[in-house]
Amino acid sequence: MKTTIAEAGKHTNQTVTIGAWLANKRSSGKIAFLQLRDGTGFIQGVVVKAEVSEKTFRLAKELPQESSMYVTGTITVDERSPTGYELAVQEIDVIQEANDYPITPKEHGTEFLMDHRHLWLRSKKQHAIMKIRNEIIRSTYEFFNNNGFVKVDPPILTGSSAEGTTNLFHTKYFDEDAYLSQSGQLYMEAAAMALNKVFSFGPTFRAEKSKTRRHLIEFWMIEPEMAFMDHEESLELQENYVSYVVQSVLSNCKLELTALERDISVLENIKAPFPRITYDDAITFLQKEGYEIDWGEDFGAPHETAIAESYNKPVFITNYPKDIKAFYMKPHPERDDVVLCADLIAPEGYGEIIGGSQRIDDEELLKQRYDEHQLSYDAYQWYLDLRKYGTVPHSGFGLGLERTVAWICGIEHVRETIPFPRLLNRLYP
RNA sequence: UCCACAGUAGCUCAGUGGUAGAGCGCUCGGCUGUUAACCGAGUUGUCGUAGGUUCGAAUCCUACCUGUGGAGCCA
Repeated sequence: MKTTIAEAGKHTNQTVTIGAWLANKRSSGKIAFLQLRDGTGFIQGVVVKAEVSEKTFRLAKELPQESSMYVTGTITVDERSPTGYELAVQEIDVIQEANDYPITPKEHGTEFLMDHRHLWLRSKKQHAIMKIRNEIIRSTYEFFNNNGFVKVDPPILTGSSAEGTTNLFHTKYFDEDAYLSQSGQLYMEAAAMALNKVFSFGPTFRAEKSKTRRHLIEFWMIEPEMAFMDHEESLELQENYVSYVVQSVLSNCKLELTALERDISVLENIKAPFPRITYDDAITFLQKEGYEIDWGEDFGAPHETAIAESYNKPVFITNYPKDIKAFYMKPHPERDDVVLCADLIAPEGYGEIIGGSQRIDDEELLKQRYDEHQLSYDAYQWYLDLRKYGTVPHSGFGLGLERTVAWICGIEHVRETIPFPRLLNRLYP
């Protein structure tokens, strides 16, 4: 019977056939241990010389790393196995003998591994990261579907930028200029006016010369937008959403978190509500800590880390100065110099994972912002229309998937959280 | 774009002015419970590129290329 390693536990003491690759092996004169992987998991195949044909034992001793095969054997329960099961091998049917696999079980540098990213994905740690990434995506869809959201897909090719500040990837749209999307937000606002609560999940492109552990040129964002929802309600939604995702990973990815040696107690604590600190208080706090920063300046990575280290949960920093935030954010009702917005900073120095705000819903104020930011009325007339025809209070936010994966997995650099990262100096593989 | 560091065997690195090295991988042999298995033998070089200093350069100097970490910007 054909099965997979993930299903092995349902077939104890049965003879099964598994299509697998040889991740590693160890052998002595009369016994061989095959570290087998099939993409669903890892299992050790035990080949005893006295119990198999001469040919099978010779294969077990000699097959090179990453050779592909069908292995037939009996699933046994064994305390010595990390997964609880082993495969007592009876027969090996080789599909291909793989010679000179570049990634050996020893150490490798980042450049070498990234050049071999197409093969690196097979390794245990990378496999675990991809499974957790998938669980974050899966639980995101589940959370928003359970809460009455409709998934809407904004365009990727756009005629103009949302915020005008960051560098966009330029391309051609037949004879016209076009740009790759850096945010679907403005379109999601239009969608919220049609469908009430909506969310998007798609790629985002930033032609920034950023070269840090938190930056990718191409990354994925989840962007919810909610009609009739104010800033405070949006914050509650955000903390409930992040908590839901973390708890889903804890429930469904135990083996993967173990493979990554993640400190689970830190994640177990991630439950709503999350602490909040205003921008004003954050500046005061940083100045007390000895940082040279004045009111009106944006935070750098060291500042964010210093604030995050004061908490063991993600922390919202709210009400930033108007001048350092996007044009569409609604001013604070009692203060004209700050806006109703919040960034969610992950613990352990992973930085900002969410940026969100209540949006301006007044047509005249938005026009004023267009003038201040020199935005084109031609290109953004449709966005003004949303305020002209039945405007409502609405809020939304964007969550960066890769930073969230990096934080939950506890890995240093976002480049390992996406299958094929696009980095400043890397477009291949 | 700026700052710092690095580039030596297939991989990870040592060598800092005087014969190019180690571990891993790979090849051969040994080993009945291995966990990056272990033990023995063998194998591996345009020292990033170009120029310069020197009797002599992997080593010192200059430029460039590539990479890494960070800054700015942001998710």
